[in-house]
Amino acid sequence: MSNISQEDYLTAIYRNLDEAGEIKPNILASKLDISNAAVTDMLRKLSRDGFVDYQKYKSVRLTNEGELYAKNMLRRHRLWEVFLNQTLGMPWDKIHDEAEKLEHSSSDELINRLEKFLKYPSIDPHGYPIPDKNGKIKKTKSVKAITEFNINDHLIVIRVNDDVKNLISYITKIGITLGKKILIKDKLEYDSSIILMIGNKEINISYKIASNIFAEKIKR
Amino acid sequence: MSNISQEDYLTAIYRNLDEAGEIKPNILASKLDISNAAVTDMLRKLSRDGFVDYQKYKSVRLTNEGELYAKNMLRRHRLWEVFLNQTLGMPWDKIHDEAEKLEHSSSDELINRLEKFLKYPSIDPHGYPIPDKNGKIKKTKSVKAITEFNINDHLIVIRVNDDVKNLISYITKIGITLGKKILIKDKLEYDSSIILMIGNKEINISYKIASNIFAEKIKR
DNA sequence: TTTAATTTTTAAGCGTGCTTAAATCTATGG
DNA sequence: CCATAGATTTAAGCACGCTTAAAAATTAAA
Ligand SMILES: [Mn+2]
Ligand SMILES: [Mn+2]
Ligand SMILES: [Mn+2]
Ligand SMILES: [Mn+2]
Repeated sequence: MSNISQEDYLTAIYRNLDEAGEIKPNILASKLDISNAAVTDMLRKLSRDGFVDYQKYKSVRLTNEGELYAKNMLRRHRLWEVFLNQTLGMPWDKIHDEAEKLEHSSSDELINRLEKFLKYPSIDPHGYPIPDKNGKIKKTKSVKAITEFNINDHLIVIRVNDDVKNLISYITKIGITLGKKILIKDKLEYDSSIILMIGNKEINISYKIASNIFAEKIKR
Repeated sequence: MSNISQEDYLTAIYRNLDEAGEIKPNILASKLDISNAAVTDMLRKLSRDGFVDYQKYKSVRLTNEGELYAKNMLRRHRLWEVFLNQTLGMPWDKIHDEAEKLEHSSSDELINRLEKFLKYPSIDPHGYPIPDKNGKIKKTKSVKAITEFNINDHLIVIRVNDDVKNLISYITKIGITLGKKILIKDKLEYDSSIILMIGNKEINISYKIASNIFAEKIKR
């Protein structure tokens, strides 16, 4: 394919499929931050090229080929993130944007060599699993957004959505990283925000932010 | 700038300036393998953006800004080549095409970190010098194309042009690498080709190829 | 079920980077 | 110095990926 935009569309589609494995052009447009009209346009091209199943006014699904392509893009993206963070020491809130470009500029051979050099990591620096060269993704711990836990639950942060502008910079500032232990102190009714104990600090985060931080319950 | 084509134009211009520091649109078109018309078009844009000095029907020169930009692109390109070859073990005849893409997808910060990781290499795997972050290029040994030496000269290969399609694959096949010692056995009049001793083999290479292999004379 | 709101598509337009064909300029050599 | 070959530019056109505005289809609400 060799096309930056198309590749980003496929990844965005894959990452935002609903429970039925579909996505509305609508959603896609807002995730990609472009107009609905542009999405319609591109969907016709992606359909023509066999990457999506698409009919006017209907939701979109990926074909097998489209899904494989999307997973390969995630593989490239996440391996680059590991490299940038682990090998080059670039901070975890800067690597996503960088990988967003590199993912389109690397052959499979390069990626396979990179994977070997990195010793076959299974997750990226934000906690997302890295597909293998056949598109297979290791089963991961079942995590839930921290909005779904209860008051007084002790949690350990397992994953953070890397796809939301400035989110990672923000949560870094309030002291959250992967593996951090936090406590749900309170859940406010009127705006659905959540009060967390992080270290010895109480911090109020919005529902929106909380829904992009994924964790696991721990004993204490 | 953030533009693949424009970046490749600047690099191509820089690499092919004549003794007067200029280049004809003509030459540029053939180096980039596109039409003269396309070059005219782009020169207007590069001029508008302050990267080249250009007037209709005249040769082109780089502005200071254009030259700096071009050298930064070479820096990116060559550091990636070192990484690909040295760190990932990718063969030296495959790294150029790969770097040709990566060079457009990496921030200065990434490149600076990469340079540090690679321990500040001074030449790339084809023998070209790597500009530092200020665009400064270390003086290199004065090399000449092997067409310029004489019969019975013993040479050591210092640099190979990485910009000629398939050249490196070819010379690899006949046993030439950086540091290889070769002997000029004969120079044929009628087609200007050159007969080399490489190891214990006699090999005839065309003038065209010979003019892209650079070497230094050695005692024996 | 009829209307209103929302989503989606169509239409027209724009910048980029390329093409080929035609026009025009420049350099050269007789 | 003038004809002509070669280099360069102009013109028209195309695919891409986006935009805004308008039209059409779908969905939700009353
Ligand atoms: Mn990411
Ligand atoms: Mn991307
Ligand atoms: Mn190269
Ligand atoms: Mn390039």
